[in-house]
Amino acid sequence: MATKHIYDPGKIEPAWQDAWVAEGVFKAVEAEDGRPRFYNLQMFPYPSGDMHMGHAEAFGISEAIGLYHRMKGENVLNPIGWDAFGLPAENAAIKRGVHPKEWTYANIAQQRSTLRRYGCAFDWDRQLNTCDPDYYRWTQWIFLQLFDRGLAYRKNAPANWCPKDQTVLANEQVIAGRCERCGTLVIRKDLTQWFFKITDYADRLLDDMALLEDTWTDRVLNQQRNWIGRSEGAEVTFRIQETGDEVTVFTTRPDTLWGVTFFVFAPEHALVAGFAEGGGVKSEVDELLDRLQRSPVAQRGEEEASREGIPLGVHAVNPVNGEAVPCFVAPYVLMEYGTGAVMGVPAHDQRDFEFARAHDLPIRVVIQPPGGGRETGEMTESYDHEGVMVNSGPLDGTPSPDGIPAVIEWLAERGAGRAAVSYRLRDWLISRQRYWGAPIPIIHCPSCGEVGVPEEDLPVLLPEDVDFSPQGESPLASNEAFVNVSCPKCGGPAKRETDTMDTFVDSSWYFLRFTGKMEDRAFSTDEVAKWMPVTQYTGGIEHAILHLLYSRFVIKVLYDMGLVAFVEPFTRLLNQGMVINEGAALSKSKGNVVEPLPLIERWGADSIRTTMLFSGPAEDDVDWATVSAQGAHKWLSRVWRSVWEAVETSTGPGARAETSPGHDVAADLQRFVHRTRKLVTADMDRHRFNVAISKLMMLTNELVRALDAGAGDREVREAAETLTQMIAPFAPHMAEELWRRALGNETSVFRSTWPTWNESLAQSDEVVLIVQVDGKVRDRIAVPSDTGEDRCRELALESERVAASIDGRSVDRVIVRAPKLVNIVTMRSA
RNA sequence: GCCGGGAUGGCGGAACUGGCAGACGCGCCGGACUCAAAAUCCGGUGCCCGCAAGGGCGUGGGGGUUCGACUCCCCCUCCCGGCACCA
Repeated sequence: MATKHIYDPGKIEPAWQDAWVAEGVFKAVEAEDGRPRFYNLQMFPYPSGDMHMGHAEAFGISEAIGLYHRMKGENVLNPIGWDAFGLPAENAAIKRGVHPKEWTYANIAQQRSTLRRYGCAFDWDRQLNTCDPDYYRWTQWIFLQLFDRGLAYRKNAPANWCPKDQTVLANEQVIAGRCERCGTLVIRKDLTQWFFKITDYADRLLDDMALLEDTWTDRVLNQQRNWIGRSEGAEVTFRIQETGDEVTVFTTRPDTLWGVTFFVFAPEHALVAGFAEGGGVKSEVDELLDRLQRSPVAQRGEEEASREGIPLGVHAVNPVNGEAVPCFVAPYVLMEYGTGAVMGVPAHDQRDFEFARAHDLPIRVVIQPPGGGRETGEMTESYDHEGVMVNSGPLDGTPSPDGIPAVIEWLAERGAGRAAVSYRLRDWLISRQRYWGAPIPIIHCPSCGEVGVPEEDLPVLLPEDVDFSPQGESPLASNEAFVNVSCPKCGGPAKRETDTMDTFVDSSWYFLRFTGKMEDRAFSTDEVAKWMPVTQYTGGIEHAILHLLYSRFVIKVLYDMGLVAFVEPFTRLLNQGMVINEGAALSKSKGNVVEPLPLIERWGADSIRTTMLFSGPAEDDVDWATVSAQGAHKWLSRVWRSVWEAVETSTGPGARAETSPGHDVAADLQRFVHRTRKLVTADMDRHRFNVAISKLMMLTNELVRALDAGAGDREVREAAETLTQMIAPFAPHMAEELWRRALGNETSVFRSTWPTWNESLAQSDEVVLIVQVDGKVRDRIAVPSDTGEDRCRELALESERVAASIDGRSVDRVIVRAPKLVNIVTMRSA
């Protein structure tokens, strides 16, 4: 009996992992073979150590999707690679005294081995690694394509600077104004940096989200929308009375233009220095600028929150009414947004209101709230909403929403303004003063300027012999052999760019290269056309605005170049939840870290995968403290025993067991099997793996029950086969072992066809008729599933329980939804 | 403040297009096996009243639509996420 087959995942799992590779079971097929293609991608891991629980969750999900589609007869591309450049490698290298390269490759080897032990169905031949010259050569090529199109440029800009680590930090590395590594207050420092002009694509990034509306979550789309931060309004040009300079402001409320009573410049605005000098306030303004420069980013917010301001002694002339209003410089106006100058409308903007109060400036109401008048003297806050325009010359009486286009038209006719759009999104700062990244392929020539490295000279190899300890400038600058070159254009002496690229550049195109590795190109246009866009992308929500926005941008650039034929790289997106423990993120300091490898060794990869997927919806966090690997293991052991037992009891034409008259156990089992096939398939399509598993648990229970009742023969075997195939996306090793060893198939379960169902068998032949009285369930009657309306009504009214419940009241009406429900409405409730 | 998403037993979560709320599992309780434990197996388990049969209540709160609402509409509370002197 079954006891002779011991379920030992530690034995069967590694054996099948080897067999799958040897048999090439999970290799994608390049040639057309009639099967639809399915590009199943999981955000490639960063090799900062061994595989962690987050990977176990994310890969568990993408594996289930990929394996399911493979069994559905699709040609699945399921690749793996390594996002291998980046700061953690440098930090570890500095800390341990090993080279970043050595540390990175060791981690890759470890992570690969653990992922393999997890049984991942990768096409291992397509592995790529972003720190290989073979790869970053093409990252550099992508940079050059953007450079050639004016989309990569260099400018001086303020950056986050950690005074202790002597390095710039990406925005995402600044937590509450402090360096995420050492906790030092970050300051702003002006540096010349390379940027990608993502702002040119802001509208397309926004508009093309319409294509993703049904396949990406609202959460991610909302995050991207907020990040891009498009706002519509107008640009209005004011003239400085004393100097004749023209200054443009951006406003979303041109309808409030008649309410302007002052004008404010950001401290860094180009015109401020000159006005300050002329107005005799140079020292005050210099002091303010200096203070802001030196303020840590966290404290600058406080300076900005103040309502301090310095009058410049000049006046701005309002184009709509010719009024000259005083100009100020104040830290509450930011140089980074809009034009770095704003018109002050204290009656209708809270910040302007507070500034006017602090500097004793007039407040003029020009929008009347719907409720009626408002006396200036009583105002304790501004009115920032819609209303009717007043004190606004020709537009008096106009509802303010209509006033906006009217004012814009008025301004445009007089050349004093136009409709304009402003974005929160800034250009993507891609240069890093760090060692472990792809060198930016630019040569600085004294006579030719910035010259791209010719394509045939790529890659610009990252030299290995470099002192990469933090010293405030790019480590590559210290390597003279690297720096000094001759200009590719004029041949004169020139110097290489020493910054490296942000790792998000590496990951913005890797999915293209997975489709087919090319020696002489970044990617094969043919293979990309076959596989892209990615059918299903799985990854963490933390990349909602970083990686996912950058990739969308790069693809649009490649589309414009005619290299790809689609505008969105990822058709469907699934953001899996995090793995937490006792409500908190796994962290060493909290002491709640869980490691996957020991768990895999204890319970088996199949049990860990099943645990992850059964815990709840894929998008939700998994709290390891509330799930049970043992529970999953218990179920799988039950599957194991029941399938073996089914095989051993169904070899001959067994007797069909009858437990009670009219209940044929074998026939019931067959119906259950077909119903399960139908329901589980629907759950798989919806990615409701927890629900799919629960239904497979029920099938297991039915099978065990049928075996206990002595049902033999074909139905039992059919149930065992169905169970084996349908657990395959979650427990691939057990499925393979049972499919081949127990059920005796010669080829992989992953080459078998996902079970289909007979619709009439999937329907129950008997249903429970619910009988309600006034909406409350009073009886349940088993009826044949083809029972008609009249019969249902008849049965319901015959019920004794129903009669007791009606209790003599007269029946108002009877609602029948045959064969499932009858609701008897009595006069009382009507 | 603006935008997006949520709230169902002790816990994770089910419930198709408005039709049996709590599937499945965890935990817990009881039992079997065992010298004992682990493992395994069987039974019970929303809350309240009741020996029971049975009854009442119940999907964050309040209203509404409907024969019927976890599901649809309005208002509110709380939680999570994004953006935020963004002009």
